[in-house]
Amino acid sequence: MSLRAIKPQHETRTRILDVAEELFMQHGFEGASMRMLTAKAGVNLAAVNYHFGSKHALIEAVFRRRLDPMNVARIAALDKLVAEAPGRVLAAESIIRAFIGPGLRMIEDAKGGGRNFIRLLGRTYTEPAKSIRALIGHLYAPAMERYKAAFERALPQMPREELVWRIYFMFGTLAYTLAATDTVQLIAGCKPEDRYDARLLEERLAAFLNAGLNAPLKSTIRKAA
Amino acid sequence: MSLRAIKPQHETRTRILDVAEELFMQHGFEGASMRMLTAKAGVNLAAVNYHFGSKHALIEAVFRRRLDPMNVARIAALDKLVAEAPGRVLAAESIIRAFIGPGLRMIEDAKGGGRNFIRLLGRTYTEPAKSIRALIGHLYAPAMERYKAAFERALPQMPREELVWRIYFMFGTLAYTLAATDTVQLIAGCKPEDRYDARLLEERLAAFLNAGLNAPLKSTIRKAA
DNA sequence: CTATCTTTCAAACGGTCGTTTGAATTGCGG
DNA sequence: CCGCAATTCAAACGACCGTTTGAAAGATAG
Repeated sequence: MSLRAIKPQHETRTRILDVAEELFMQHGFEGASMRMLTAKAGVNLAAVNYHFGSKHALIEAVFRRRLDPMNVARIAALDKLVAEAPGRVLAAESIIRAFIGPGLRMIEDAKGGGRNFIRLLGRTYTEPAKSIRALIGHLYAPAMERYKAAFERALPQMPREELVWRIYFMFGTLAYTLAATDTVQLIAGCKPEDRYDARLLEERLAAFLNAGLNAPLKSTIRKAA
Repeated sequence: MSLRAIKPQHETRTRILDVAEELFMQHGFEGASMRMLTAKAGVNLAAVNYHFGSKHALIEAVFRRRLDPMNVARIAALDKLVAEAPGRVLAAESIIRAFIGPGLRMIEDAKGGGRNFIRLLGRTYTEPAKSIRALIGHLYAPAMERYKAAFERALPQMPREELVWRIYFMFGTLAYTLAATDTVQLIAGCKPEDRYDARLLEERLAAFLNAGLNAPLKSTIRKAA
């Protein structure tokens, strides 16, 4: 009884969430209509409002479903680093890899909607609607705090303000890289499947970001900070 | 007669373009309706279709007005670098500064819509609508070609594929930095006006990007490329 | 002033949007 | 099998969308 009940429990909810993250990624939040969405999911038009309350609540649910576990994984990765080297100062590159790892691993999940979600997420950092940006910021905040503190401990000699900017730059590079679909082909003819080799992409990203984070401080920056 | 005629020539067109880039930035292309737009511009609802033909054509006009001169400036900056050091190999950092300069200078133009446009542009790299991304790609292509070739000449020892990725990363960092409005405040309490000190921002960006571009090549990357 | 072309205007067009409603259907404990 | 709750359904709601229309107003040249 309890075993059977688990299977199709909230099957409609799940189908809506899966289709929503795909269509939001493809057409944006306004561009993907509820009729489009419910038709593709094979559910009634009213199902979204019944199960989630409103379109906006559906958007929030789409993010929570993936983002909460992802940030838990990020914090766990950081905790593991600390546990492995108790009392030692962490290498900045290790922290970078701990942060980008969960996102990159999700991009390899093409069967489930992981890849869809990651691309959706990258797009949403620059979403015009304030309420959505605020939601993302709120969901990210706990992990962000931890990583910011970790970077400060790893690079004690760097002025705080400069460090904040460089974390910001790293964040942007990651978001953009994950979000982009075809912009890279503007620069060079790159086989699309290359973009999904997460291991290779992690190497490239870690090398680039680590060098940027540790860039030498020019006098103008040192003075301003 | 000819002198007088110049003043209000296409004044309606210009007012529409100015309001459009502000509202597109604030609400996105779908979120900013023609009624919103024409009301704020103080023109009749039909004016957009009369002067531009359609909403999509207006979007295209908004981009062409700023992007064409901006990319001309980028190519001119590169030409100037070559002219100043004939036959010499350019430093990668000079090329970076030549590229990001025109964009950063535009962000200081708060009175005119320059700042609005730059933020709109940053958002549009991850715009869901394909036709708009294609337009941007098309407008960028000539400058992109030139800079890609310049980087290849400046870093002959780097594998082409790795270089393409790093250019891509730089592009993302720039786009995201310009587009973001309040994400940086997620990381740290940063006075908003700091973001608009273009000179200081150029120093920070150039240092970060140059270090990332010249990051040491790991064996895994060298093998893959 | 008249004739001609450009620009502005109010009004309406057909369509799609997110949401609501109340009845029909389903699943399940008693 | 019945009764009750959860879910699904077709239909409709009012609001807003981008675009079109044909008349009014303005500018320009003869």
